[in-house]
Amino acid sequence: MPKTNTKQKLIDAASELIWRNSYGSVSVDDICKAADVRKGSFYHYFKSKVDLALASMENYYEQSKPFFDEAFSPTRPPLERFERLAAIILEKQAEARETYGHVCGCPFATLGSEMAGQEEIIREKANEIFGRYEKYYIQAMRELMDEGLLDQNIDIQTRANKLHAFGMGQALMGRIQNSLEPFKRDLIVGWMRILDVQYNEKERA
Amino acid sequence: MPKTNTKQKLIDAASELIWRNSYGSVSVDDICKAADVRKGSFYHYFKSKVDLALASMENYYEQSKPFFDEAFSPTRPPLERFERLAAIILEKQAEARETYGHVCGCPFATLGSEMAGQEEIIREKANEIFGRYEKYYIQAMRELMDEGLLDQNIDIQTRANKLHAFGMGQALMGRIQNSLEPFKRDLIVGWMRILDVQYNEKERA
DNA sequence: ATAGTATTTGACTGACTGGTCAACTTAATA
DNA sequence: TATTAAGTTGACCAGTCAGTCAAATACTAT
Repeated sequence: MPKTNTKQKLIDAASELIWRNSYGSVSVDDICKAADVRKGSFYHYFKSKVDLALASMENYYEQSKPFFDEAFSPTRPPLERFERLAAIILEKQAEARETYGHVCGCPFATLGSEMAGQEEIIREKANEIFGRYEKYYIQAMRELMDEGLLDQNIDIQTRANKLHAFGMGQALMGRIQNSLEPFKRDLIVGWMRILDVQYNEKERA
Repeated sequence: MPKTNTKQKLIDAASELIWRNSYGSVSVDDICKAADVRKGSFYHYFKSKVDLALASMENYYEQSKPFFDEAFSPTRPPLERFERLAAIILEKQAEARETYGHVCGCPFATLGSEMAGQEEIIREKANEIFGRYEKYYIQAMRELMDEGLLDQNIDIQTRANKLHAFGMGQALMGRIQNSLEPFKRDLIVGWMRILDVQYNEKERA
């Protein structure tokens, strides 16, 4: 039980600012100002700006986790889990657009891509978190196999990589097009095509 | 015919530095130093750092164009064009890793994603260039349809969006994983699955 | 109350930021 | 040779950068 919420205020402010803008364009002063915290306190809780960025990433993940857990609940048929996830992502992106004025995409992708060439530790963190998300896909695919809906001979990890890469690609396109379109029909339809399962919901695109 | 190559030296230096690192982490001074050009000359040719970034993007595109033209030559069967493009991309990424020490991904994706929230003009430029690349996919798909290899009822533009998003996703993963793996089998196999054509070359993944 | 610890503050550093500018050199033209 | 324009230079700006630190304050346990 923390005595104060200064640390969390800094993490929240940084998460927001970095997701909207970028790591490089947000200064420690900006973050402190947004969090209404003085510079000295920043360096009491974090040893560097990079250190705070790492904490922000973990914070993003923890905020997203309940939604993944709900979407991929064992009570839900595996294919529907992907549909549910796509719906949640669309909703979150729409919220961000409303709040921040533009579509923000995936924070791990944006930050990870920006910093990959300079801060190995951020690149690794993004990579590691991506691995956590892939576990959801893997579990769902296992169940699809058990139900005979998915070819038994495929390599599940490789297939999960593709599902994830496609999702990240759509998130990237959402940010760069400043549009929610990639999150609408494209995301779920693409996932189904990569999974290589029958998917006749509504139309084919 | 320009009298000097100062402008191009600046563009080349900026392209390299920004691709390896990021827009935010590269200063005008860094670029000038790398190009062996003084600051005043920089602002003789470019009205701002953003202006140079835009010129760099156009430069990236022009460098890539001959490779796309070759891969998507009408003399090549349409499906093979994708295979050829995947091979070229792998080769270029391997070169970059050798030269710069790490996998760099797609310059438009990295720069576009980083700056999307701050510099509308860079976001738009990335978006516009993406549109140019999609034309290659669209043309190839038209021919696939003519040859009866692709379902006639699909929306080609939507399908091209998905192909492109998947490619960008793999490029992003390459950068974040600092690995060439996403460019190897995953890229072409994923494209074929999204296209929804028969593709039995070697194994299924 | 007191001692000790955790937290907060804001002034400070020195390097660096993107950008400006007036003076200078070079090359082409008339 | 004189004129003009294009290109180049390096000093210079005001502001910002990430990070430091000693002192002040608040909290906790005795």
